[in-house]
Amino acid sequence: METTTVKGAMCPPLRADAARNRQRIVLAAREAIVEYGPEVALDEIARRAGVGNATLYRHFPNRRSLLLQVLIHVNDRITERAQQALEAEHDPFEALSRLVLDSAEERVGGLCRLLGFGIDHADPALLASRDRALAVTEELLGRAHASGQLRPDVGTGDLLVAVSRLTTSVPGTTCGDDTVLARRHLQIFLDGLRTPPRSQLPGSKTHLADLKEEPR
Amino acid sequence: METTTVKGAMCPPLRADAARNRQRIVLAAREAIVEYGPEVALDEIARRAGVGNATLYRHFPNRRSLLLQVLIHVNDRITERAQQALEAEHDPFEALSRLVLDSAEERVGGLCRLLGFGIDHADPALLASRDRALAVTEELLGRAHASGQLRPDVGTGDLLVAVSRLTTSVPGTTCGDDTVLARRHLQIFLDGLRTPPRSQLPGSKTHLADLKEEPR
Amino acid sequence: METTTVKGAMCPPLRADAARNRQRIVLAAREAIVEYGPEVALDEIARRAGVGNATLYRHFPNRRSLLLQVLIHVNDRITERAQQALEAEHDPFEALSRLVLDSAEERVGGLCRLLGFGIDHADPALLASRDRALAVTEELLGRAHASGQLRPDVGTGDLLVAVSRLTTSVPGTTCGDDTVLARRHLQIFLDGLRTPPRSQLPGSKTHLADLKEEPR
Amino acid sequence: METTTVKGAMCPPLRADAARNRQRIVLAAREAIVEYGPEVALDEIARRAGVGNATLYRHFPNRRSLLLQVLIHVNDRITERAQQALEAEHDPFEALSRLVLDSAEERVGGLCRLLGFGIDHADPALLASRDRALAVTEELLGRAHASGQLRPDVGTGDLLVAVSRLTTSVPGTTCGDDTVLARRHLQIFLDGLRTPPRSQLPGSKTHLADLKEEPR
DNA sequence: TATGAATGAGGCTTCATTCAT
DNA sequence: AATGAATGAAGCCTCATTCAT
Repeated sequence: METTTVKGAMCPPLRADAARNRQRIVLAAREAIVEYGPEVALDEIARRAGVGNATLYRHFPNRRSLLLQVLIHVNDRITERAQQALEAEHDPFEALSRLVLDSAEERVGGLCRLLGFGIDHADPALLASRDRALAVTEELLGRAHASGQLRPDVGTGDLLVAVSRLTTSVPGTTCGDDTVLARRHLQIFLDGLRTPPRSQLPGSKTHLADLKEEPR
Repeated sequence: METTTVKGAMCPPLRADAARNRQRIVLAAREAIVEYGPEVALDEIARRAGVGNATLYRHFPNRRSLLLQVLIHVNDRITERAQQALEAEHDPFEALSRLVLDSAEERVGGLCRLLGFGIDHADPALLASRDRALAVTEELLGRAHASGQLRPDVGTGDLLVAVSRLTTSVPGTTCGDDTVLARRHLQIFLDGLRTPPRSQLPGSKTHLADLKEEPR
Repeated sequence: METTTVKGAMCPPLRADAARNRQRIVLAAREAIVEYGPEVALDEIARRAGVGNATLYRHFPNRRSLLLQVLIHVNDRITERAQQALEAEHDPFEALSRLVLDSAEERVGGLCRLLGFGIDHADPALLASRDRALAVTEELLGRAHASGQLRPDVGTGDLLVAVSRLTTSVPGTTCGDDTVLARRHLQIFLDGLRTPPRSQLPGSKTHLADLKEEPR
Repeated sequence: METTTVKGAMCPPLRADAARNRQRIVLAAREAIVEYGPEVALDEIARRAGVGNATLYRHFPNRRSLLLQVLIHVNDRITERAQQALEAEHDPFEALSRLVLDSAEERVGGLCRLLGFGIDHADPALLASRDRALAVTEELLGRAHASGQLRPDVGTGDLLVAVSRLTTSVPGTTCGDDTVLARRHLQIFLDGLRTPPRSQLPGSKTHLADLKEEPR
């Protein structure tokens, strides 16, 4: 076990420089994935992080485990953003909007796409991170529902997956205009989320935990 | 005659069996891309199409040219869907909705993602196909605008890119629920497109031709 | 059996257009080999000959048999050149020189190199062609020996292999200067062949038939 | 220090085992080229060198760069031979003869043939190696000219290209007799190089630097 | 007969992962 | 712990050869 969770340091608390390396690798991975997609060469990630490739493997025994950490990292960033939104905005729908629009900055090329790379959905650290994100997201959604501004037939799954897809970066294109476009779409989507609902949705309210992966 | 008509008569009109193979390859490619993403092994596509790998290369000298044809194929399917929607639905916004929701069936994993693979944006056949799609899409949008049901600050680029992203499939997940989820998001998005606008959008009305690819 | 030998037409005497195709293929092959080396793609040869690839295979069931015919063709050209030299030049060493220098025009990239491609050395047509070349070459050598101008310790093998090597073309380089260079070398070599011998040669007089190929 | 010295210290001085592997690959390449020609499969070279194919690619990113190193290696061997000849033989023409005859051992299948494979003629390391070879070869030629034993109308280009061609191996044939034959031809060629010249040469004195490659 | 199309085997190259320093 | 090097498996693509029109 090698991670340091929110609840406390695990096993061998990791030397200072090792921890720094680990963090640099995760950040480099996130950037490289945004730029080249989730299939970017691991050597490239190592190069960007300024470490040898073997160092990357010491920290993450394979690609899956690295992607897992990137996913956790992004989850945590979203959690932060959501908390800030909760604190900063008094109006519940405004807070929700802020989270959604802020997500365009996180540009991870779609959380969803990472799911397709064999990431272990049952990983405890991922579940913990997801729970944290869910808790605050549900709080946001709950308040917005309660305020009567958010249509009642949408759940966290609806929100997060849609946001993820609408902010998918296209590898090989420069992001400049892309971010603007994403923000336009997110705003339109937010408008569709407001009450009164202008349509009836097919299916039913979706929660994030409902997503599951099939083995190939 | 050497021109490419809408139906696709090529230079030397292509032997019957060869044309059949070519079509099978494009269809297999579309499915494989939806399932595994645009980096799926070409050998895998050939296997699915039931042809030898070299046959694939005879028709498409490289991945780019195959992806290009897939893109054209999907464009054409969308054009068909849009034409059907125009003819079948009297109400302009209903017609637009139909096109958008139908797109969930096309599941190409996001047209946008294909753009990142070196596809030649200046290819005449692609431009022709895009123009056909644009023409009918603009007709749909124009009528919806004229009917006063569609917010005035959105263009074809907004619509098509968002639809493309919202219907992105996640490689490695089975599509069952995915399609339902996509339909929910598309419906919410449509609701956000209705008048009166519930917000002001950042940036400006986007048209498809505005999208461009940057060399790496 | 499909060849037409000097002794007379074999089996089905070959339709006129078929014979013409066959000839064009051999010539195209010779040129392509000079330009790209003996491993040039057979499709390229067919293209140059202006026939479909399958036509090439109808005449020559595999690469080896085509190379064999090229070899025979070149042998025959050399035989012709040698006969012309015999007839045109009264001085025996002059006749020999003429043959040798003329060989620079044949530029087959070294007959020798073709031997390395699995050509059947026992092929009757090749042997016949070689015998014809040998007969006239030996006649030339014999006269030169008899005239006292040619050192006595060289045989046809020495002559032909050396000439072949000195006229090897380098694929990918333009031949312009190359031919001049080859002529310089051939002339120097001829000078070394004159009496009186300026050295004693290692090994012994070599005849063409001594060359043999080892299976890989 | 980042310069390349005669002995070859590279940028980061290369780990001991890596340097050994690199050397083994070059040697295996030389042998394989002699045996099968310059188009021999790189996998075959790796197999002979006793390394994995990817190791070969780590050291030489493509065939061209490997061939370049082989060329440099052979150049350097020739330089060594020439220096030994200079030191060991007092008679200038004897020294020249020794170099020429020794070249039969190097059996690279003709340096010239390598030139046709896209090797970068402007590569600094190659130029340096060529300069070293030229320096000592010109010294040899110069002394022989000065001694009055070498015909005045030949230059280093004449000598080295002819030697290269006369020592071309035929892929697929075993070298035993081949070497003897090559020595016979080299000796005859040397005899043609002596004074007094027995003929006038076409063209003019050629220097190695005059050789150039044309793009296809 | 002549041809365009199809094919499998094989070469080139990359990359995730493991090994040795 | 960190690194550069090594490796085999797998993908891309070509080409000699065979097939179907």
